[in-house]
Amino acid sequence: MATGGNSGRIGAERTPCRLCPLLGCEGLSPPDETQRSWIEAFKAGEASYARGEQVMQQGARATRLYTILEGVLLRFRLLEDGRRQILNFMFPGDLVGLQSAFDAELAHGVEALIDARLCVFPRERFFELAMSHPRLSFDVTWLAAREEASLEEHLVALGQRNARERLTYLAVYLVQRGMETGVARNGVLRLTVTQGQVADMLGLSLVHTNRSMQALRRAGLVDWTMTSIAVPDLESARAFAQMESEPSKRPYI
Amino acid sequence: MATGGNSGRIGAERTPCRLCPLLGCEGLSPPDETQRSWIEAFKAGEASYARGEQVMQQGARATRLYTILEGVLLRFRLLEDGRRQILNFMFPGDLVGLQSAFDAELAHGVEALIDARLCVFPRERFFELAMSHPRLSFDVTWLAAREEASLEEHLVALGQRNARERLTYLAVYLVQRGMETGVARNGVLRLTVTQGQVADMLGLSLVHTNRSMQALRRAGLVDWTMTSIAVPDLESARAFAQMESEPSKRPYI
DNA sequence: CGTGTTGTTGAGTTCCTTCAAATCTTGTGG
DNA sequence: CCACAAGATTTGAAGGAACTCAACAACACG
Repeated sequence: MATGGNSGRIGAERTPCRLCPLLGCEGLSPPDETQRSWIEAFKAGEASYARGEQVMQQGARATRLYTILEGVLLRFRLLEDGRRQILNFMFPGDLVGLQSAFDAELAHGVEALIDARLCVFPRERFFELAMSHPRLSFDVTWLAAREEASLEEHLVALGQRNARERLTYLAVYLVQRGMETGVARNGVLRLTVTQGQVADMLGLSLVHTNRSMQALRRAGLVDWTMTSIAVPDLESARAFAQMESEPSKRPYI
Repeated sequence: MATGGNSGRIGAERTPCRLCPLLGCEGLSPPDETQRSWIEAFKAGEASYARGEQVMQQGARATRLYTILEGVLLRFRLLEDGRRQILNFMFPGDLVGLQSAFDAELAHGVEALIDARLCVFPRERFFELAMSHPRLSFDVTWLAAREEASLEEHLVALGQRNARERLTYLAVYLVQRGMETGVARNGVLRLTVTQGQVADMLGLSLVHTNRSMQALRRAGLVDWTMTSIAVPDLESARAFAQMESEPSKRPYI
C-alpha cells in the first residue's frame, strides 16, 4: 500500500461505449444514441490503478477527468500536520476531478481503494464539450449536485451524530451506493475498508472506531469486517442512524 | 424570528440586470452583453424575505430557483428528533435551490439570516436555459462545484478540528466570503449570527460554543459578538485553524 | 523468519456535553 | 415609556463520550 508511484498509464484496451460495464447498473439511466457517440469521441482512453495507488495528487493541477468504470476510489484531504479527512467514496459512474475542470489546483487527493479501471477524458476539451453538448453538460451538473448531496449527508453525520450512529450511517451509505452500482448485494458489500480509513472519514480516533464497531457488531446492526460491510437489516439501521431519504436515479457520462 | 409564515411574495420592483447590485462585487466576474440579456429574459421577478423567514421548506418540491441579490441566507437540515445541522451560509451571487432543479424533493430548508432580496427564476425553464445557453449552464456547474468545495471545507473542519479551531475556521470562512461579496470590510463582517446557529453549524453544544468563543476573544484571534464577526489578523487565524487555500473568482447568474 | 500493516485491549486524561440557573438583550403591547 | 415575555449569552458543576498512550495479537508478504 501507499506505493506512492503514480503509474496508472493509459492502456491500449478501450472498451467501446456500447459495451460499457456501466450499462448494466440498476442505478444509472443510460444515455441515448447521439450522447453515446459523443462521449465516445470525447474519451481519450482508459487507465488502471491498483489498490492504494494515487489517482490524483492533492495540490496538483490535473489534466484529466475520469469516470469510474469499475472499482472504488476515495477522495481525501490532507492537512499540514498529517491529519487527513476522507471526503467521500466514489463508485462506478462517478465523475472524478470535476474541480480540476475549472483550472484551480486540486484541493484533495484521490486514491484507489481497490483495483480500479477508469475512463479518461482530456480536461482541456471539457469546456468545448459543455458548449457543444448542453445535454451532457446538464448531466454533469446533475452529477455535481448529487455529489453535493452526499457531502451534505456526511456533514450531518459528523455534526449531529455520535460514533455508533456515524458508523451505521456510513455502512448504510456505502452498502446503498454499492447496491446501486452493482458492487453490493443483499445488504452486503464486499470491500476492504480499514478501520483507519473509517476513522479518517468519520472524524473519530482509530481506537474509538474499533470499539464502536464491536458494539455495533454485538448489537447485530452492522457487521464491518476486514473484507466486507454487512447491514443485515437496512431499515432498522437507517432508523438507528436517523436517516431518511433514499437517493434517486441518475444519468452518467 | 421563526415567523413561520412563508410570505416572500414576488414584488413589483424589478432591478434591470444592467443595474444588478452584484456588478459591484469584487469577487464576481461580470457576464457579457448577450449573457445578461438572456438572464434578464429568464428572470421571473424578485422576492424579499425578512430575517428569520423561510425561503424554502425542507421536504417541499420547490418551483423556483433563486440568486441572492442582497442579504445572507442559511441552508440547514432538520432531523426527526429536532437536531439540526446548518449546511452552509449563502451570500450574494449564490444560487439557491439547485437541487430542486432536479425534481427531487428538497433535503434541506433555507431561511433568511438577515433581510434578503432574491432574484427569482422559474424552475421549469431551467432545463430549457441549460440547453439553449451552454455558457450559462457551464457557469452553473462552476457554481455547483464551488459550493461543493465549501462543503468539503466544512467537512474537514467538523472531522479534524477541535472546537476553537472550528470556530476560527468558520469566522475566517464567513469574513472571507463577506469580503468577496462586499458585505464585509477589513476583516469585519457585520452580521448577526447567534451562538445557537454557530453551534448547529459546527456540531458543538451551545455551552461549549460560548466558552470557546470567549477563549478566542481573550486570545485576540476572533471577536464574535452579537452583531459582528471580527478577525483582526486573518493570516494568524488561518494558521491557527490550519487553513490553506484562498478561493478563486467566479462567474454568476 | 523478520517486517509492516491491521486489529484489539487496558488505563488514564481531556474535551465536550448535559443540566440548571442567572444575567443580559430584544421586542412587543399597553 | 415602562413592564413583561421571549430569546440570547454567560457561568457553575458533574458526568460521559471520545482521545491519547502503550502494548500485544493476528496476519500477510517478501
